[in-house]
Amino acid sequence: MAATEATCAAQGLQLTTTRRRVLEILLEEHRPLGAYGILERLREFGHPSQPPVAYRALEFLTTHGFAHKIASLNAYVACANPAGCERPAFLICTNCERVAETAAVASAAPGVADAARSIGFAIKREVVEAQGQCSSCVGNT
Amino acid sequence: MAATEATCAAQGLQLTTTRRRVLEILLEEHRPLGAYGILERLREFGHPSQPPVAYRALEFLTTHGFAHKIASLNAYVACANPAGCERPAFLICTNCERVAETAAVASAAPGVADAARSIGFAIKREVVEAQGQCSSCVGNT
DNA sequence: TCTTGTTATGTTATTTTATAACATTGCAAA
DNA sequence: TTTGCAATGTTATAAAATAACATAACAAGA
Repeated sequence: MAATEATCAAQGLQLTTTRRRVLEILLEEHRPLGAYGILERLREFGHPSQPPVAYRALEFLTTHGFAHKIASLNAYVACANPAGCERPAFLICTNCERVAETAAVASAAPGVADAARSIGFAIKREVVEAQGQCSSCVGNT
Repeated sequence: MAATEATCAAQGLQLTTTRRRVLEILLEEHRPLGAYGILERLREFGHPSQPPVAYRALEFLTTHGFAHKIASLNAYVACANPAGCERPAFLICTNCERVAETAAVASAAPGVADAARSIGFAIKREVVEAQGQCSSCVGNT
């Protein structure tokens, strides 16, 4: 949160009440939250809670790297490293639904980078979402 | 298509009319198609076209690896290599929306595998979707 | 001061994606 | 031949996302 505030101050970004509240909600949860889950939480705090409210805040947060969308879950998580987030990748536990964020070292998985080069495809961004079981859940299911 | 038929025969899977038709539709398209786009095509051919019809066929096709879901697009493509598809990864052109399928060599992107090991996370499946520009579109946008 | 441009918000309605639930059919094995 | 199972047909609804338009808040320039 402090890192996010610092970045916003440094870059002249407006961390408004709703945006801050949504980020706080994501930080409090330890698992990805859907936009409508976020809306529910906003409602509890008396915030306006029509869908665009959440989606706008999420767009701001994800655009600037303070939060990420998990495409395979249609859900959102706070960034684990807002100060220096690059090439985020996710480890999604299919049992407890918790998500760990890590950083991919290379710009593309081996094989994928080669394939891209060979057909002249220019990679801009890569979605890497591993699904499996976290240490607490291995063997449970 | 032939490969899919062979696999179904070998494994006792029922490639029924609707399932076959949906796969044909995906094969004809050269880009990912949403479930409702598929439904529209089915309708043109006089097939029943309620949402569950498409979703059931897609579930069958994706479960057995004859088609894939592109999570970051909420859309579906036919598998490019139904005979021996492993660790599919996708190169998605954000300009023309075409998708190339390739195979990731390792089970995880470098860094991700290490991170998983270090926290005891057991990776089962990995979603790798690179976004960028294909050779025809590089420089166009 | 005004007024203009910009950014953020509030709100209604709608679109797009996906699934729940339940009745029915067709077929093969007991 | 009836029992079980897999697939289908259909209605309804849930869940996720966006379009569209009105309003507010505020800073920069005339």
